[in-house]
Amino acid sequence: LEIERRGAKDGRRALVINADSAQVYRDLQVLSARPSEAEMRGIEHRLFGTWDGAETCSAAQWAAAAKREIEVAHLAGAVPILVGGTGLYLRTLLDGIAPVPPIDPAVREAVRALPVAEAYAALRSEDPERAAKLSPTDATRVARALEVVRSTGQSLTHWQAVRAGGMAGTIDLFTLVLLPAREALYARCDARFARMLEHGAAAEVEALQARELPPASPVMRAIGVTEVTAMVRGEWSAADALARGQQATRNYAKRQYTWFRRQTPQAWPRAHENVVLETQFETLFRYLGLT
RNA sequence: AGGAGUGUAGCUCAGUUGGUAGAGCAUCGGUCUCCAAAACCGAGGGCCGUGGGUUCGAGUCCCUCCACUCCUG
Repeated sequence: LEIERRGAKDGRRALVINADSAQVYRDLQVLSARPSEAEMRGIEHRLFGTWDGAETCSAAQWAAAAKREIEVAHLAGAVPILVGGTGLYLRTLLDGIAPVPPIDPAVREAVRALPVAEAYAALRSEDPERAAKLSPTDATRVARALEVVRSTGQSLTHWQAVRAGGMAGTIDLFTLVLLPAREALYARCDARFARMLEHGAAAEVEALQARELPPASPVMRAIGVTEVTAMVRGEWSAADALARGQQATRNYAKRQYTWFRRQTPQAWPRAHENVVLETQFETLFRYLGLT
């Protein structure tokens, strides 16, 4: 809020770029807690609701789009502020990722149709080195390794020798990792999901279900889709849907917390208390000429 | 009041013919190279409602009491 008012005075503009893998989808307004027009307060927001739910936004796709937005912002003399909770997306943007060529859709479909056990068995014969590094039950990574070796003829390990596309070296980066007290974090998770149910989650999910998208697609896996769908269909009571949606939100927050605490560079400052936030941002924005 | 049943981990429950307790979920910790709001790994945690009895030994058998549930009145 302060950004807008004071930014105008100083002639520097800030804009917000989404770095959250669920908020990129148009279909998920309520369920991804995407900021409303009112909340944006006239500040430009990018990559929110940009992808259609029928599409799949990958980390590399997002990073490429974010990179463009950042470059455009810089040309306009604006300061981009990346906000969001998908660590892999941010890492890909900054450090790049293995330059694996696009996977043959037919190969991808075939691999993902396999039960984990079978996919792992196949991987053990087609890329034993990779298989040895993975848990036989890790469906996501086993499928990824298998589709890569089948589609490109090279092991994922081969491609991962290089990381391409990172822009960390080309920008001045100011970071802040939020690690709020657990109890307060969970209380916010609970309030967040309750708010979704009160603000149109049911209607949004019904519209989403009407599209009959593949159950495994990212939008269909968003937290709350399962819970609200069951509620709308009368399979779960509203109270059950609420409790389970809140639980799923808390579980996710825990994973996210661990990711940011452990996977980000130690040099990135951490904000452990909410109280510090305003001060941290204020200092940063002032430094950037935004306040 | 009478009858039946249940009381085991934070929650829901398993516990074989008596041999000092397990699972799922939760919690906590961790992994993370293109669907990551995904996928996966690990750990801690229980005077088995109470008191007594039988027994070498009781979550498991017997009795007392307490709590809760259902049925009958």
